[in-house]
Amino acid sequence: MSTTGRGLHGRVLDTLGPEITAGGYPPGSVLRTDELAQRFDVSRSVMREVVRVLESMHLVESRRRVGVTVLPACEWNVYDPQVIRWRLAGADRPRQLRSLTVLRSAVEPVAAGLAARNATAEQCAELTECALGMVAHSRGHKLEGYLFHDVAFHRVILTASGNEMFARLGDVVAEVLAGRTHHDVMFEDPDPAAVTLHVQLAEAVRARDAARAEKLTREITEGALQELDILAP
Amino acid sequence: MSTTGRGLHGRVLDTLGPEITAGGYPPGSVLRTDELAQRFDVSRSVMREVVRVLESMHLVESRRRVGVTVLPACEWNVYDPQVIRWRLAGADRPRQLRSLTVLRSAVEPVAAGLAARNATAEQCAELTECALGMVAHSRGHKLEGYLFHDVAFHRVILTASGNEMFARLGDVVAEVLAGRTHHDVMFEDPDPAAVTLHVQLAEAVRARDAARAEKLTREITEGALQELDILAP
DNA sequence: ACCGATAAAAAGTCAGATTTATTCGTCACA
DNA sequence: TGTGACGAATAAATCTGACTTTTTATCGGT
Repeated sequence: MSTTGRGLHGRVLDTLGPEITAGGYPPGSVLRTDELAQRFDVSRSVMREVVRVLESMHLVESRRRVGVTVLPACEWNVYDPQVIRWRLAGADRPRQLRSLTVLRSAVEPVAAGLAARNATAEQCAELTECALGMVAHSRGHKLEGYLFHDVAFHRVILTASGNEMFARLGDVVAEVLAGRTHHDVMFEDPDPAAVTLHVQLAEAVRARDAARAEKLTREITEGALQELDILAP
Repeated sequence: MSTTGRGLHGRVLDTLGPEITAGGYPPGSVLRTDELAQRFDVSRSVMREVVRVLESMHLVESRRRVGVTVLPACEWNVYDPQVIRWRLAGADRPRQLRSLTVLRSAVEPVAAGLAARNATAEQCAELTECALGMVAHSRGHKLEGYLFHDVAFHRVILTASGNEMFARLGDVVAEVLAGRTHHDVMFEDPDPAAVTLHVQLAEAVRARDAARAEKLTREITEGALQELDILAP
C-alpha cells in the first residue's frame, strides 16, 4: 500500500517523516545524524539519504557544525504526496482535510470546464460508466463500491482537462474522498443529490457544455465544503 | 538564487535534475549509479543521495539488479518547486508556463474570495501598498519595479486566504510572473486595465467584499490566459 | 571591551568490503 | 517442445571507518 516500503531507507523515512509532520519536533529543533542512525540502528549512509529526502521536502535543513534543523510547517512542501499522506495519517488530519477540500473547490470546477472541451470519446465513456457505478452503489450501504467509482470519476475529470497540474491532483482527491468515507462523516448512504450531479456532469462533458460542467462541479464541491462545515464563499 | 547550490550533492542534482526534466533521457532509460558517479566525479555515496532525492520527486525509480530507471513525465511531482524551476529553465518552458497559468486562474479567484474574509488589517495595508507600487511603476519602462510589487501583491492574497495549500503557491506565481516579464511578452508597459484591477481588488478585500474580490481576480487571471493565447473557459 | 587566533563539533566526502535481491541462462524432467 | 527449478552473474543496497571541510564558540592578548 505504501510507496516507500521498499528498502531500509524507506522504512526509516516512514517513521521519521510522520514524526516531523505530526509536530513531534518543534520548529528549530536540531537532530544529529549520528544519533538518528543509532536510534534506527542503521548506518550513517542510510541516515544521510533519509535526511537528504526530508531536506528536499523542506521538512528539515542540514547545516554543518549545527545539525539537522526541523523547519516550521509553513516551509514544508505540502503538495508532496508523501507529505500529504503523512499529515493525513497524523493528528491534524481534520485541518489537512479542510485545506485539501478548499483546494478541490477551486481546481475541480475549472478542470471540469476544460474536460468538457478536451475529453476524448473514450474518456466520456469512462465518465458515464463511473457515474452509473455510483448510482448502482448509492443505496444499501455499498460505501466501498461507491467510493471506488467516485474516485475514478474525479480522476477522469482531472486527467481529461488536459492540464498536467490538474491531473496530478488525482491522488489528492482520492485521499480526500477516501478519508471522508472511512473516518469522518457519511455513515449512511451518500446524498442522492450528489449522485444526480455526477450523472449530469458526465452528460455535460459529453455534450461539450463547458459552462454547465463547471457550474455542476461547483455545486458538487460546495457540497463537500458544507459537509466539513466550511462557509461557502 | 538557487536553493540547492550548497554542497557537492546539490551541484550534481542541479545538473542531473534538469537533464531529466528536459527529457534528455526517454522514459524507461536506465542509468547506473556507478557510471553516474564516475561521470560527475563524485563518490557513490553522494550519487546515491542524489538518486534518492530524484526518487522522492518521482523522476526516477531505483531497483536492484536493473539500475536507475527514468520515469515518464506523467509520474513526476510537478508541484515540487525544484521540479518547477528545472522545467521552467528547460525547453518546454512555454507549455509549463501555460499549465501554471491555468492553475493560477483556478486558484487565485477562490483565494482572493477567502482573503476578503480572512485578511488582517496589516495584510490589507500591504495589499494597497503593493497596488500603489504597481501604479507608480506602471509607466516608463520600470518593469522590474512593477514585477516586484506584482509578485508581492499576489503573495499577500494567497497568504491572506488562510489556506496553507494556496499560500504555498506563492513561489509558483512568482515564477510565472517573472517568466512573463523576462522572457515572453510584455516588452512595453503593463496593461493599464490590469493595474486598475489590482487597485480595485485591494479595495474589495479591505471592504470585505468576497464576491467582488473573486470576480476581479477572475478578470486578472483571464487577462493572463489571453496573453498566452489560451482560450478563456 | 573588542578582536583575532585556535580548537572542537558535526556534517560532508570518500573508498573498500560485504550483503541481498533480481534477472537470465542452463539443464533436467514431463 | 515446453515448463520449471536451480545456479551464476550482476548491480544496487548496506555497512564501516577514516579523512576533510566548514562553521561556531571559546580563549587569550591588546
